[in-house]
Amino acid sequence: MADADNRFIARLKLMTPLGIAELLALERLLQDRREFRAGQDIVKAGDRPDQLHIMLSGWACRYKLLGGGGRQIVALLLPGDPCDLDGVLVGRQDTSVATLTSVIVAVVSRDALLSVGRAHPRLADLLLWLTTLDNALMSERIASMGRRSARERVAHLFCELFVRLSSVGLQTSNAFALPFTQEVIGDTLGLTSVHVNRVLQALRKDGLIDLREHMLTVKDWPGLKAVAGFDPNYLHLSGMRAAPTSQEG
Amino acid sequence: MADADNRFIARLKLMTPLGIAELLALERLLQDRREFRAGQDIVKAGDRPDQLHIMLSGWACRYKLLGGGGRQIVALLLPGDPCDLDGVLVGRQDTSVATLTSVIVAVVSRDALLSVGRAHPRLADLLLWLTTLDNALMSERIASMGRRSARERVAHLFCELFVRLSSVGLQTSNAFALPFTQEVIGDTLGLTSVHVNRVLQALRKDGLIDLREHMLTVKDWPGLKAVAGFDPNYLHLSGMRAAPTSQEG
DNA sequence: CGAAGTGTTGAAGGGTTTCAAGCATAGTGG
DNA sequence: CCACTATGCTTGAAACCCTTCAACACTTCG
Repeated sequence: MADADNRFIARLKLMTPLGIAELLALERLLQDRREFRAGQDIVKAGDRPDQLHIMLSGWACRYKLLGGGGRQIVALLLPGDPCDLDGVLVGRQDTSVATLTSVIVAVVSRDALLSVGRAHPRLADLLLWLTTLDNALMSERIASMGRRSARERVAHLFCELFVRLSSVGLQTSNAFALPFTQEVIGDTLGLTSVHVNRVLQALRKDGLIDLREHMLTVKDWPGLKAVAGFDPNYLHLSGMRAAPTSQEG
Repeated sequence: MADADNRFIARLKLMTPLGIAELLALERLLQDRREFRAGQDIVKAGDRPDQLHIMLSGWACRYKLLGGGGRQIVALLLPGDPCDLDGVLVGRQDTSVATLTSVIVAVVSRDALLSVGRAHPRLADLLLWLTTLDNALMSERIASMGRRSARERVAHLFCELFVRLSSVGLQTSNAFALPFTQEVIGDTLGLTSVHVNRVLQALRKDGLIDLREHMLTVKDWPGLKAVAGFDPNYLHLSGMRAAPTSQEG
């Protein structure tokens, strides 16, 4: 059970070099695992959580339910992402987390998390860093929803997912699986599933992507980036306080 | 001169009890101050900041500029709010910060910030907590922009500002100053200033608010909350959950 | 087989934007 | 004191993006 199969540890190592002691502490921390089927709630809004869940495989989303019955997805969660860090830190969960596929998570008690942070300051730094990264993703999402058209939003989401999947090593070719419905895309971007459908058709017709049976193929990466106005800087993939690396795709 | 005039320290004290040593360290940390006039940039996107700015008085906003020339305000900053915590922690600023009024900030070097965090774990916890709170605000903003109408968004923003101002002791009556233009409201909520204007008139006509010369009066608080679907839980004003590992005495 | 979920398409309607103009206020300089 | 300018608020009309409602095809699954 090295960290080869652990996207979370792999991701942290990308951010900052970790020593043996830190890696051992991490592996011990992540021992407990739990599996969920698709369409289940891992955490519910209003909970007072004392456990952190960390995605190891599968897809999930953090969401809010509004009074009118609408759902807004606040974040899409990939392997390596903490599900409910905010709720654990602040003591009260104000978003729910639902699985989109079958999912394996590591379950970490709040106390264990904090005491590991005390023992290994660099791991505590990473905790703060993960929260900050979440922040950056949400800032960009706000920018999308406020000032980008539906076409631009969808393109931007695909660009982001493509890069994020690549960054955790789940992406090699120009095609990847989007194992969820068009309604999920709509709930993520503040659109209806009907309009998402039309936008997807337009992007297909323009030769930018192909999306069939939950398989997304990026046929024209520069074109897609241009439509989206995508600049990957906000993903902060270059690591903690590292030099800027302009990735070209 | 102690922390009576310092909204940042006052706010932290609301969240968790602080000892004498911690308060002294905080005051020493916040000694350096700087003043900006209205309409200036405190930080610019792309900077590699080594200083944290903390709002002590006035209004500011964090924003992004999009390719098409549009501006999206990601957060409105009040006294007590850190301006650029994300950028300082992650090493690269991906939002700009602009003043909306004349502003006084405390300027804290990154190194001083981190070393104080090492010396006083509870202050480090508060840093993480502030980041998490920012996160919560942005989640709710995403929900607003994705699933609420313009009328609901404006009402929700006013509810949020009202409660936030109250929480830092800047709000006592049912009226408060909104020292910025309707375009700022639009850039915050993803609307045009023209439409914001029309929405404001409707809210006025319905007897919910009165807004004249940058002075907002809430005339029907229950009504405004109802329109907004406002639930203040996400602001986490009840304080920080006791952190077992950072209890001292 | 029937039911449920998802993708697709069409038509109509509405919320918001865009464009344009007019008005008020404050500041500036002659 | 009066143009003159700049900024922000207000209003109207037209256009547009997106939603809503509805229907149908297709697949999966009990």
